[in-house]
Amino acid sequence: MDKPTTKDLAKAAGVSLATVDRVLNTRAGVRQATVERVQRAIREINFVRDMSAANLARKKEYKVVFLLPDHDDEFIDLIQNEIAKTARFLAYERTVVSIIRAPANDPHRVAEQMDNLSINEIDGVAIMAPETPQVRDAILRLEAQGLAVVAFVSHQPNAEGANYVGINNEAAGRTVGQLMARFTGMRQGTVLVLTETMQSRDSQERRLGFDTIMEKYSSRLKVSPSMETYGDALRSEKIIKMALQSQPPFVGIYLMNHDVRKTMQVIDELGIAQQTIIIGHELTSYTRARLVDGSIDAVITQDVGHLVRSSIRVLRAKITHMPSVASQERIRVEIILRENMPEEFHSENM
Amino acid sequence: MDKPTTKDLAKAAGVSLATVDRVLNTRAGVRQATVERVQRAIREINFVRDMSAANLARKKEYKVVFLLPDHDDEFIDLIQNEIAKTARFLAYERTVVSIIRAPANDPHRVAEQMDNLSINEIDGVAIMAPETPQVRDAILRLEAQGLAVVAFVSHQPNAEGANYVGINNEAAGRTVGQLMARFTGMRQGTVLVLTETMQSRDSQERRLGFDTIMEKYSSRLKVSPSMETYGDALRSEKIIKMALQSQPPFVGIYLMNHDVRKTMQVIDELGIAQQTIIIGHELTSYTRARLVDGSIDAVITQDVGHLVRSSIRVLRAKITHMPSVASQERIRVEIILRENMPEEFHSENM
DNA sequence: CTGAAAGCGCTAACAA
DNA sequence: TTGTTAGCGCTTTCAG
Repeated sequence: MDKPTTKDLAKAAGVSLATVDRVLNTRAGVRQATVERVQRAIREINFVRDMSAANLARKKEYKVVFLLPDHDDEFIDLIQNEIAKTARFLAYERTVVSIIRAPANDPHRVAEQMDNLSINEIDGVAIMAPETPQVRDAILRLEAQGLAVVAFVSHQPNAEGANYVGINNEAAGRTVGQLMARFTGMRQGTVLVLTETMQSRDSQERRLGFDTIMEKYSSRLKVSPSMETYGDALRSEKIIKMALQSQPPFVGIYLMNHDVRKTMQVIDELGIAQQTIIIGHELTSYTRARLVDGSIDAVITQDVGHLVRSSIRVLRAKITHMPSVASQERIRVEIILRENMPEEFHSENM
Repeated sequence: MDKPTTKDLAKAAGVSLATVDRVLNTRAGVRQATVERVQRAIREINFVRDMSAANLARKKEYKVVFLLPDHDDEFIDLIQNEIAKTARFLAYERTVVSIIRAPANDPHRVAEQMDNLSINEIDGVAIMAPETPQVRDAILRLEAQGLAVVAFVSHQPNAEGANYVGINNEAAGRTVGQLMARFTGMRQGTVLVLTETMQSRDSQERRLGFDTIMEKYSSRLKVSPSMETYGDALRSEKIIKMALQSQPPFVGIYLMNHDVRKTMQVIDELGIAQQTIIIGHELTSYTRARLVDGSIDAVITQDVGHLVRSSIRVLRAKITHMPSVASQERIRVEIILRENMPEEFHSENM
């Protein structure tokens, strides 16, 4: 017997194709009794909808946009690349994606950009922006208009509708803590924690997780307060130099934000990479090189390709009210050492 | 302007839909000149085929099968679960998957099972079996019949057509080596390497990678030859006890194969888990529990869900002669500590 | 070697 | 509230 189609379903339920369609798409204008009749028939004949046929008939393109910070760093570049790479294959799935940028540290501008979206014909948005009341409200507005929203990389815990696609930052911090403890061997000393800003929730969560683990090793390792560099090289330098002079000297550095370049330059100049365990976030071509030359010991990362594809899948599922495979959409906290570093890909096909 | 369709293409090339179709599917019976005319038109109007429409019209289900070893261990269970989980969502994509089992260590039986496939109507096969001449030949026979084949978890380097979907075992070994060196701190001693059998190419590759790294630490760590347990608890016990008596005592154990249960029992009985760094492979509910209680220090794993979905995508791409995203199909060597262990999923939807 | 026409499973006017 | 009908982009007989 062949897989049942809408026709079979219509016959089984004793209604027309149009009614079947209405029920399948939970459209209004069908008597409750009829709805139930169709639903029973669905179960009875074990009907599963052919979504590709549906999409074909709809002749609809799903339009999703990524709203990214407008400053450029390695990580954002990576994301953009990955979106571009994915976009090509999305043609097969009736999905077009675009990118817009907004100054991440100006919540009003971000919200403004988000509000602009509504007037265009967009079906879903992936938003990467620090959690703020403005952004949260803008998300709510988008959702009110029926747009699908996911929180991309940056959690938006107060906008419940927006699924978070990104790593568990506390777990990431714990992982760094454990590696730091292990990699420093039996050495005594302090561990320096550097970040661009502690304003962001992500940083706070990472710090929390990190401390949870470091506490267990407190007899051996002392942890510095989080030092904020504000993305400024001079400031980083000052902080590190100061830390170098303190007693006991530090044995490890946790680079908590993903823009490690400037800090690493300072570390280079001081020539302390070799005797210090340095752990950072995100696998970029820069951190790759640092893993290879040994100046960074480990990197905690999330698979950017996965991040992008997952966001799109979740958005599409939300838009079409379809279920998605939760386990497939969970982003892992990945540990990258020089030894398990995946090769960088340049060609996209096989 | 709308995305061009076959109709537009037919018009642009000055041929009929049928001819366009023949060219698109590289079917015989079209004059070379006509073929070229169509292909030029494809470029000119920038035509991209809508595969879902094609599939719909074909009314074809892609049938793929996983050929798995017929012994049961945690890892195989995991794979089966993941296949079952994935299967449900594959209905949307006109793909049905099934599983057949064969005694992995009997190449003739495996080959026999593979030959049986041909007579059924199967489009693609994912094969998990040690590399042997029999299996290699059977793969070649399948391919000769036009079946798509991927080597699943076990590399088949001599059957070139069969894409390998699995981790780079040498990199996995190197990663274990690095972790072993780091986690043992500054301690001196020997590291025991235990495996079910060194017959398998995978074990050999892991060992190779492991040694590459351990060599750098040879002043501190000595590595035992690979001890083969043949999956036998008594044998494991004997080996470990013997190793315990030797001088210097061992500081670490590398469990190279994925069936760690029996060995861990012996280790438990001897009560040596705490002072020993133990690293194994694959994240199963068993190794999870061991990570949590601290008796295993790290696990190297490949994402089984990824493994399964990737195999299916690659098979489908091969069957339909479509490109696939290489970077998406690369399986990572994942390091799992207690801190970055993903939660186990029981519900499949969201 | 090429074309015309019917149909894949579903949706969306338009009628009733 | 329900049904009829003409497609969506592509494939596939069956004629020519």
